[in-house]
Amino acid sequence: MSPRRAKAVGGRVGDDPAAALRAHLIDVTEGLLGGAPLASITTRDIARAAGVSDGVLYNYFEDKTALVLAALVQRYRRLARRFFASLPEPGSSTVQANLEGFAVGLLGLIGEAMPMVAGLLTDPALLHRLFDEIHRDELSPQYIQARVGEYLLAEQRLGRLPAEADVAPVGMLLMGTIVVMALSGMFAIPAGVTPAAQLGPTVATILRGLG
Amino acid sequence: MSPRRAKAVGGRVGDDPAAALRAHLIDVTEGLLGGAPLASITTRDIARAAGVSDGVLYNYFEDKTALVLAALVQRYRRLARRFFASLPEPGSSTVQANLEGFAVGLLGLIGEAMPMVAGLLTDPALLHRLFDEIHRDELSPQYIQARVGEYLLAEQRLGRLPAEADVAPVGMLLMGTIVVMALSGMFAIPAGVTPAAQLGPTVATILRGLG
Amino acid sequence: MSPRRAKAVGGRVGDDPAAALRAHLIDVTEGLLGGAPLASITTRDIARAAGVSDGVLYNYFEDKTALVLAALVQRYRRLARRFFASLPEPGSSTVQANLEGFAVGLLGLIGEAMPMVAGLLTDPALLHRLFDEIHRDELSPQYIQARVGEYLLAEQRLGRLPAEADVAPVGMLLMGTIVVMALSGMFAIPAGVTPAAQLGPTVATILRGLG
Amino acid sequence: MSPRRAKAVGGRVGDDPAAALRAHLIDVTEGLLGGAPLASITTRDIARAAGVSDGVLYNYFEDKTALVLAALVQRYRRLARRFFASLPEPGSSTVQANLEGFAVGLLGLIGEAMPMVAGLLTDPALLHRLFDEIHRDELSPQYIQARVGEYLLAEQRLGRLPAEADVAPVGMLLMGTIVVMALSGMFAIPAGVTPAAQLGPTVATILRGLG
DNA sequence: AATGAATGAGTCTTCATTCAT
DNA sequence: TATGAATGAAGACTCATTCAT
Repeated sequence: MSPRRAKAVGGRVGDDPAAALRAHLIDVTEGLLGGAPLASITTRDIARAAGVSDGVLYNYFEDKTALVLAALVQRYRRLARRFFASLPEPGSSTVQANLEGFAVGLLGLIGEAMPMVAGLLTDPALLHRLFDEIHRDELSPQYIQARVGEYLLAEQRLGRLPAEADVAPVGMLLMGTIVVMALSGMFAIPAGVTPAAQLGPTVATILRGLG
Repeated sequence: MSPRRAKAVGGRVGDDPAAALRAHLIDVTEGLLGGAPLASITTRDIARAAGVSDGVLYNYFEDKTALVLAALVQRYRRLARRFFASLPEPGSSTVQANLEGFAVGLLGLIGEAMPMVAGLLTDPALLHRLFDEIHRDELSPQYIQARVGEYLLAEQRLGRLPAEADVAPVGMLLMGTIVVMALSGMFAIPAGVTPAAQLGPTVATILRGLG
Repeated sequence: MSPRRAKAVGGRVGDDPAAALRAHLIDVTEGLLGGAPLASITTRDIARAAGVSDGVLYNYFEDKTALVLAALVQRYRRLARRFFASLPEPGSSTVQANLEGFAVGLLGLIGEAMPMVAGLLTDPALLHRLFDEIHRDELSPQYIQARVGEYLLAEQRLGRLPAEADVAPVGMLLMGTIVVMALSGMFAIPAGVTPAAQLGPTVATILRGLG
Repeated sequence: MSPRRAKAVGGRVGDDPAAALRAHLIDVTEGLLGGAPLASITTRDIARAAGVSDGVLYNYFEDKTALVLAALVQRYRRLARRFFASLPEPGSSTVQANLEGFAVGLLGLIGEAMPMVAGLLTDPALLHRLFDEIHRDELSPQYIQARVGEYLLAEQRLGRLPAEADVAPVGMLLMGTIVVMALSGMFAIPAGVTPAAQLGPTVATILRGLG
């Protein structure tokens, strides 16, 4: 009664096998995306890596683009969720340490999301669709920057930051610092100084800037 | 009878005609690179735009990659030179205004260099070669960051900045701010606030952070 | 428990359910054949339209070709039967009117059968099989042509046509006229004159030719 | 200075070699079109048959469709020209013989053009383009039918046909007869009588119909 | 017997690179 | 040395057919 199931998704009994293969394809694509630039990944590569025949892809996705998009979104969501799960609690530890923690988490997020997004610049249509998808939910980059602001306001309310401090630019300063570090990492720039080492003084400077 | 010279580079008598055609090809490629993503530019496009036959390219460059690389380097150098030419003089104006000027110049540089570099992430080998090339000379991003430091040290010497200020992180903070602005621009993110408008307060915060 | 019956043919209790599904598939295919060129109809289209799964087809037919063939034969038979049901009675009305009626009926038959057959020229093997099938019974085009002859002989016997008239070519003349009209219609040729309008004079000419 | 020439078109020195290969491709395609249904001819088949690599086609034609179209037009033109070259002179021989000659020529034209056109019904867009092309010039089917009328009027003027004869329907009658014969031939119908044998009586009937 | 997902050969098309002239 | 046509290896995608369930 039930049709054949793809060999590659033998396990996971009890689940919807169709959904399982769909998910498998996305997972595999996500994996490939981590290892090679999008443009160099062929539908065949994906099928091979998924242990599945060339055509299956089209049983689950409109297009190669649709599959890739799904994989990109999934990857971004995974990274963003990890980041949000590691955010500091206002009032805990010190503001400096928290911001550094913030920054470290962000570095993880950006450092991994950046290459993925950057490789997409080749394909503006896909890039646009990805952003539409990402901005739909609470994980967008804008939201991240906003969260830094929220955190600082909370600290302000707790009296750990001067009431008159202008909190607004910090999000961008922090984000910018991280992005630059991430880029440095990406381009394997033989930096004289490890990015992470610069983090402490930089955050300190920012904090001092707040008053 | 001397061998035929490509029609497209008739002029420039006295110069080495071979070098002239080589330069012409680079110029044309650089131009195309500004208008379309690298992946979508074919060798034929380049030849057409250069008013030259499909094959010449291979008389002057190992392959398409080598030509593109040359064009990218040239473009970067042009942008970087423009930036360095517009740097503020220590002691002139105010430090805040100078840093803002710095930032504006940097935004121009990054804003134009970024898409070019980003589109390259498709091709890690090429990217690597580009960086090798760029880092060889005095125009590298690292050097730019260093220049901010030099400028600030000069201002410190002139007494316009406190002697005990930690000048080191400013380069990265400034660079990061600019990069984030440039990225926002690239991704056409409908920012509530124009990047440029945020520049003043951000620089102010940084300066305050210096003490 | 008896094996499952395809959902799509739930009704028709008492009939052989297998035969019912077979017939259903043929009906559905016949319907699709009327709306789109054969080459653009996929087995999946057929299955979908029949409300049945992709694979059933192969339980009742050797392959796609066999199903399509069955559908084509059925369609032709339906058209031919309709045509034969509308034939004029010798002695009734006038010979001219009767031949025109003949022609109108034929135009209906050919006009609908032609596109179907023509689309088949893509697949000579199928075409051949179709003709084998059609010629097996009393509905073949030859037979149609013969019927015109029979009708005219009957009229001759009734004295409504001269005894010495050569009746033989009329079938072909009539058939040919109709076919040309049908083709003109198919190719949407912007004829100056409506085909139907030419029918009267043409038939008149033919009749005059009979003496 | 001149680029490589395709091996397949070695000869024809002095001609434009590019045009030669273009023509060669059309010729080859025309040939294939005669032997197999359009749908089953692949670009690779064409390339192989032309003794040329897979990609050349796209150096000379927008599309597979464009090449096929060119081949179809060429084939039709060739046939039509042959037909027009063999038309009878009014006043020569006898009217009956001339019409028979007309018919024989037409049979050649239709008999070869029909399969080609019919196979096109699969691809309405291509069919349309073909008709646009064909109707542009003096070789269209409409024109052919008109020529029969012209011929008969000329014979009327010469007094070899009664002045009161209604000449109009003859074009269609003749064309129709031929088309039916051609179709019979195409479908390899095991006719009891050879089509050609029926031609004489049929033409006689038509002529008698003229009075 | 029905299901419908998996299969994979085959299609058209692009484009960097070569090479006879 | 310039030319530009020829080359042919890929790539994305379709769809008739099979077959485990």
